[in-house]
This record gives sequence, C-alpha cells and structure tokens, in this order.
Amino acid sequence: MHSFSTADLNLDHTLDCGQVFRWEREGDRWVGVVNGEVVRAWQDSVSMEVLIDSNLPRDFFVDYFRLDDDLPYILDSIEKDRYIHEAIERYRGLRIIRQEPWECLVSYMLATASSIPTIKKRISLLSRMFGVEIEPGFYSFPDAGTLAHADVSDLCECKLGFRTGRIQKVAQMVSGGELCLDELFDMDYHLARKRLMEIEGVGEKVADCVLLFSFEKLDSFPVDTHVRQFVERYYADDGYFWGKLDTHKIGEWGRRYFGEFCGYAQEYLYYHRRIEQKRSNVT
DNA sequence: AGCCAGGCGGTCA
DNA sequence: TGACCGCATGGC
Repeated sequence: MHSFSTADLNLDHTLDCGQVFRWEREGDRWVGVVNGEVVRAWQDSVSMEVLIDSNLPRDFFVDYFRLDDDLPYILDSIEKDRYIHEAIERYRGLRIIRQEPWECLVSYMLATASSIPTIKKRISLLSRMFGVEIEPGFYSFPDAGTLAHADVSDLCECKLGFRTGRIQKVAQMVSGGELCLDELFDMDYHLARKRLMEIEGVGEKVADCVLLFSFEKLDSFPVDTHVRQFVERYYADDGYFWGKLDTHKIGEWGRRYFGEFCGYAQEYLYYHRRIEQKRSNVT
C-alpha cells in the first residue's frame, strides 16, 4: 500500500478527464489496469491523501502521476485569461498521466470519431481477446507482437470498425522493428510529430495526444472537437483569431498562446468543456 | 431517428 | 489550400 499526501493531486479529475481509458470507478475507489497490473486507488475527501493498492513500487506512481511536475508553477504559467482561470479553479489537481507509449498510441488511434465509452469498450475487448488475464476479469494490454499476428476474425470481434487495418499495420511496424517508439523521446515536438504522422491513422490530433501523454511533450496542444468548440465559442468571440478557423490553426495558436506547458492548458479546457456540455444535456 | 463522438485520408475545384 | 465525403460503431 502506497500513500501520497501532496495537495496537488486530485484523483477524480485526473482519472475522469478522459486521458486514460483503463480506469473505472467502483464505489468510492478507482480500479485500473496499469503496466500489466491491477491497481486500486482512492482519496480521502478530507485530508486529500491518496492511497494506492498495487504490486507496483511506490516510485512507479511518482512517475505515473507526474509528481515530478511542479503543478502550481505550471498552472500559474498557463493562466492567461478568465476562461483558463475558471477551469484551473474548478479542476485544480488534475495532472497529466505518463502513459506507456504503445498502449497510448493504439488507444488514441482507436479514439478517432468515437465517444469515450466506445473507446473504453474497444480497448477492453482488445485486452480481453489478446491480453493476459492478471486477475479474474482483468486483462493486460496486448503487446505489438500479439496484435501483429492476431487472427483477423478475432480482431474483428473487437469492433474497431475502419480502424482494424490501421491497428494491424502499426502492430506489424512496431513488432517488426520498422517503427521504434523509444526514439521519439529524443526528438523535439515537431520532429517526433512528423514521425508519428507517417503512421496510417495518425493525424495531427492523435499524434499530439500521444506526444503529450507518453513522450514528455508538454508543449503539445491536441485539438479535438471539444477543444475546437470551446475555442470557437469563447476565444474567437474575444478577437483572438482572424480569418478562417480550423483545427490546425487552433493548435498553432494554443501552443503559442499558452507556451511550454500548453498541454496542461489543453487538458483543463478539454475537461471543462466536457463537464459543461454534460451539464447542459441534463437540463 | 438522427446526430455526434478525443479524426483521418482521399478527392475535386 | 479549402471544402467535402466515406468510413464502422455506439451513445444519447
């Protein structure tokens, strides 16, 4: 059992914000599959102490939750206006998670034009079909070699739709050594992005997510439909843009406007927008 | 029932 | 380049 007392980690926001797809809430606890292990985590609502039940060592979670990031400093650096100010005020303690690159790449390739519950279902099916059963009902994420040699009819049962062929291809690239993900750590944002976008099924948005969540590129600003809508609704009206607005331009703006930690800004705005939209659907 | 979801790749002007 | 389209699937 591990315990973390930092005031700068909010477990609910961090696990619910949509960056990871392998965590579920079970009562007052979170249960997830991380690094081939089942992990259970919860947070005391008064002391804010985070408790973690896992076979993985304590240091793993320092890394996983990016407790090496100076969150107060980062949030201060991105707090440029009243919109991001409000998001930070509400969701302070949301931290970007360091994800395993292969799982992250496949997950976001599966995320195109899909809602989060659908993405979670696909990854769950894929793990159940091709992963290793760690505990009853819990399966590890399948490695590239397994997916590269997967039976096509088995793969089709995972309901990946038009993404099936892309997953098969990227698995073959990685397991065959044609694509070495670790090399992306040493590249800067732009070069690593260019390299990722050579993969079929990886455009600007998917590349930016993988760079942000796995390859230490906190200067990445993924523009999905929610972020685009938020920027169009608020920033565009305030005169931050002229000319035509597209996702590419919004990305360039976000990186320049929020600076070297724009990835954190993106995540706060994204979560903020999703929560707001969920609320407006209810009413 | 029809629109949209953490988009991408292709085409056509 | 800019606008549009098809792609599978599921949630709401």
